[in-house]
Amino acid sequence: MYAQIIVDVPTQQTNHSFDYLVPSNLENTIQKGMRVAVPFGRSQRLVQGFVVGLSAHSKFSGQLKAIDHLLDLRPVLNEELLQLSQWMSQQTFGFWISCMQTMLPNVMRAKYQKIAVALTPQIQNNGFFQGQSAQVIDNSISVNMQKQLFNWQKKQLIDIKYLVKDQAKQLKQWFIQRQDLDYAQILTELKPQAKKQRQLIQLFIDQPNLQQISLQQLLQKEHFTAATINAVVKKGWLTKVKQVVWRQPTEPKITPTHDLVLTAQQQNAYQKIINAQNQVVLLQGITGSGKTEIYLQAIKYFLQQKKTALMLVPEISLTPQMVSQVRGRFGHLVAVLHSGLSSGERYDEWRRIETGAARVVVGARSAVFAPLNNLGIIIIDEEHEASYKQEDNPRYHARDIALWRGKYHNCPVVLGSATPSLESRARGQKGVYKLVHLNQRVNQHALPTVEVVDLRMPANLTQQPDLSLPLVQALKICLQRQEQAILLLNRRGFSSFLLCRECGYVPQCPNCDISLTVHLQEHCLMCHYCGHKEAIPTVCPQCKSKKIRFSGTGTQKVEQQLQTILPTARIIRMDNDTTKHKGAHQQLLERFEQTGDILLGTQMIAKGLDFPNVTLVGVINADTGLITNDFRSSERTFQLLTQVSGRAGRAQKTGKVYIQTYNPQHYAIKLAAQQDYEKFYQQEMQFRHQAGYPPYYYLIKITISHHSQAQAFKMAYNIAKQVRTVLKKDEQLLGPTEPTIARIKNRYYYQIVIKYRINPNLLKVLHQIVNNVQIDKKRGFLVAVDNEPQQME
DNA sequence: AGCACGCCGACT
DNA sequence: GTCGGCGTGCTC
Repeated sequence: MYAQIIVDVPTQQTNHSFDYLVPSNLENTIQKGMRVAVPFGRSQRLVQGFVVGLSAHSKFSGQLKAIDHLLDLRPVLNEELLQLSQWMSQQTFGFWISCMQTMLPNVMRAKYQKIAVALTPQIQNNGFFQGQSAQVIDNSISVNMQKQLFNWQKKQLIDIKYLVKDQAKQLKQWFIQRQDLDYAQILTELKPQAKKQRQLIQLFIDQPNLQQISLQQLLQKEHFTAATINAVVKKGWLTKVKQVVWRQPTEPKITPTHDLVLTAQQQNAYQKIINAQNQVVLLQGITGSGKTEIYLQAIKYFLQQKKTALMLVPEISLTPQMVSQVRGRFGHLVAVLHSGLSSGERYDEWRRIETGAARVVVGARSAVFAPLNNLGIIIIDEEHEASYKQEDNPRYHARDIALWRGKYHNCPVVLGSATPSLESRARGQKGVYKLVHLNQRVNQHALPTVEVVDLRMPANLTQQPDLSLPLVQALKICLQRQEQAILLLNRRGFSSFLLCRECGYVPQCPNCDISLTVHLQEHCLMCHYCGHKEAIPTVCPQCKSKKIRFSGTGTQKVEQQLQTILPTARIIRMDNDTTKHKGAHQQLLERFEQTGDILLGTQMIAKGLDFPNVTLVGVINADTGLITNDFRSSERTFQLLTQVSGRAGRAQKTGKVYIQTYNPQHYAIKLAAQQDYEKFYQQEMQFRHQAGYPPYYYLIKITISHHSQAQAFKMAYNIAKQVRTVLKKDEQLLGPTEPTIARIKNRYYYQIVIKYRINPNLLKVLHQIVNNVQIDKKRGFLVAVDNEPQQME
């Protein structure tokens, strides 16, 4: 018997299966999808691998090696996920092994250990072994020692062993179990002075359904001592067993919640979803239209059909409130996968899903790989969110993965959003997806009124550079009424840097083509890309002027301005600085809800927050996102503004929104203010059509870099030439061009953008290019292919 | 990724 | 002559 194995060596040359002999004692246990340890390479080093096939023959003509041992008792990747991983590797131009590993909890990634075993007593007494028969060889060992070990190995004084360590550890705890005995009878047998033992037996009599109880609970909550318990166990009345327990990451304080009554519109959407069969449903619903309730009831429907459900939400929306809402409906059937879990917790949740204990999975991007069987429905909330695309390898889009899985399971996929991505909406228009609208708010409240404030008009200005008069007046009224406000500072493509007012000099990073940003807390200038730090100069290094000052806008600066103009306001600032600590995000929100007046923050406050007392929303700088040269910048701005506007007036009180901008005439801003998605969609589609962007064309971005600018350009030029040979008439290749930041960590970057329709030849050539990259890598080139890039800069 | 092989310069 | 530097190529 032979096995086809994908080994854990993520390179282009090893991106295919290798044949191995299956030892006869493993023939009955080995299965596709299991992890194994196999010898790989000239030395005896062991690496982790995945079994992707089993066969009676091997086409390999060389000397075959045998599998060393299995790492799993059962497959960790089922047939579906194996197929998906292969498709994903094609789709993302990533290594198959990397795709398989991103599907699994991190702990399943093998750790490798090299161990030196002393073969003679003399060696063992050497300083390195310190009397031990074996020592771990790791990176801390000096070069000289490495040479020494090499020599010893040659002289056969030591042996080098390779270990593949599985990090996946299950948490086990002791339990005390009931026996099939007559405990009332036992009680009479017990000596009267054995008071504690009596109590323990009584516990099992009082609770006839109690099969077992954890040792920990007996000791801590019931206040028994180990001696008592051991005595009873010794008599054989109870048994002590060690069992696997799931680490419960958030203790399941489940408060049951009940289905809400659906409005006619919600009911209609619900019916369309549960009858969708294998279709994709685009649920386009304004904020407050009750999408979540529809999701929950749809999930309930499919659970009743003995199926499972997967719901993806952006990481930022995965708040305790949202989780408890889902847990309230489905209790312990829910598994939650979010970034806050430790790797052990994540593994336990994964196991609960895999064993079928959890049948509803809620999670961010990577939860799309949850090993659910018999999927009944997949939901992607806020489907337009860019965070569904992973920005490093493998560069997958969770939406694409979900669509693939939906097809595999023949189940509906629901894409939900108030502002669908143009790609999805266009498919809805064409009937590829079933388009369902929700244009009424559940509570019938009016949408907030939106006012665009033109920052170019002198009449609108105040003493504070970032706060306009209309906004300040509205804030004052809001505070007077003891209502709350949310202020958004759009940080896309924006940062605070140092500027010399005399000569215009801006300090630059010596390694990257980018301005250094000011970090007030650390009191230094820093580069966001390479981490370079330097002191803040007091005189301009170029013209020696002392007029070198901050420029740009940061949350801290706006906070100061607010404090000056509204001295009594209690301001909660939320940005990367103040939310660094774990749980800080949640704490700040709670503080705002209880005692805050103004919540000032970056993008992170735009989503999902629902505070009934917020009646005012202000956008400090609506247009920073429009300055970038990304073709999606209008779409992103429109989505952000619409989203943040939705934060105002969620309850009884009507909301008001102020958008400060230098481009009041820009359609993304104008239409966001009018809350007119349809018009925006029409206009943006026109632009995409003219410029040849998605959804009219597919996009691929190739990034090439090298320490030498000339080399980088040459390689980019060659790749462009290769690609051009297979492009059809209406397809385009842009570049090679320098990206916005042409140099990062002293590497020069060039990028090529390809606009194509359906072109198998192109994909073939791209795979070829990727195949050759390995050779170029040795000469210092880095080439990355990004299918459907989300970031164009 | 690791590791061996191989082909060059600077040493016992 | 040999040790060891790194460039090149292979791994079932």
